[in-house]
Amino acid sequence: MRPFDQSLPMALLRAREAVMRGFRRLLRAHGLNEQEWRIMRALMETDPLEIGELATRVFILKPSATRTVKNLEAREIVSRSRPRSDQRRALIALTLRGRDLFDELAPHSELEYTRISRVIGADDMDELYGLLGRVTDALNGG
Amino acid sequence: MRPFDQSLPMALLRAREAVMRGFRRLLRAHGLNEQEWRIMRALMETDPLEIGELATRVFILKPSATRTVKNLEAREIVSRSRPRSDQRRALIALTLRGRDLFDELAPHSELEYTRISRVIGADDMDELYGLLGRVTDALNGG
DNA sequence: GACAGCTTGTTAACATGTTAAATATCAAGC
DNA sequence: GCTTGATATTTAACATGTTAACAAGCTGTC
Repeated sequence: MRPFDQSLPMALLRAREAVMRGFRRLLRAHGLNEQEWRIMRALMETDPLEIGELATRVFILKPSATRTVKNLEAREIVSRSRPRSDQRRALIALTLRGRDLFDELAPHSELEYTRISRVIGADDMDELYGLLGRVTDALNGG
Repeated sequence: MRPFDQSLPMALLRAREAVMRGFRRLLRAHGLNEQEWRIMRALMETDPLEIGELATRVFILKPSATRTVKNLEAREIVSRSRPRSDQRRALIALTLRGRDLFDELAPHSELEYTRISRVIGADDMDELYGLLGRVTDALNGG
């Protein structure tokens, strides 16, 4: 049987941890975890967003999204509203405070990204993106 | 700021989920989760193994390893012993039952692996392994 | 051989992931 | 307009990850 080091899931997990280490340190310094930052980024791109759609985009299950959004709400980083047209839905948006926090963190995040690109090398970085995209699409029946 | 689809941690996470989907279905059919299977594989390679060394190899933190090993022990898939020379240590080994379960699952796992290789293509598969290894090593200060 | 400090593993407390069931609203058909 | 079924979200219960503290055994030094 294939030895451990040649297990694709393990290789992906280790690579992700290696990449995340710097980011996590950065986020924690600003009182955020990984999921909260993903949600903030998604909302920065499109805002407001239904919580279900938000969960899909940030690749978190809906119950986790509910819980994480509740935490962000308590810290007044996001706000929630129910549209009149459909009272089942929950629309999430960044507050002003949330946007400020994003603006504060974003440059640090970009810097860390640049550092990673330098360490890995631009060619491998591009190659890796391409490969991951192709592999994911292929496996998801693309 | 970089859009979501170009976030390396997200790309790695999605790729891993895509790869794992088939495996998880397979493992669950045999009553195992991902971590339990990783532990069994590691023990199949080297057996017995101290629980700390085991945790390192399968990329699980020690408290989780303690818990997972306890579960495997309860199902008599692994056994535990304390060497006389150092009573702090806990040596974990597969039981006969554990080896049987492994032998039952391994061919299915290999088959799934073959399926994935076919879907992805051998070239991309090799390329991906190489890249992930290089990236991980580079980021971990290699 | 007693003490201090190190190592190994566990426990405890809390955070997050996951699954199933519950709640609330909407929409369609009668 | 009532009922049935579908949809969106939440809650609940449990599994796993994570951090810090704890317990027990070892090791070297005096």
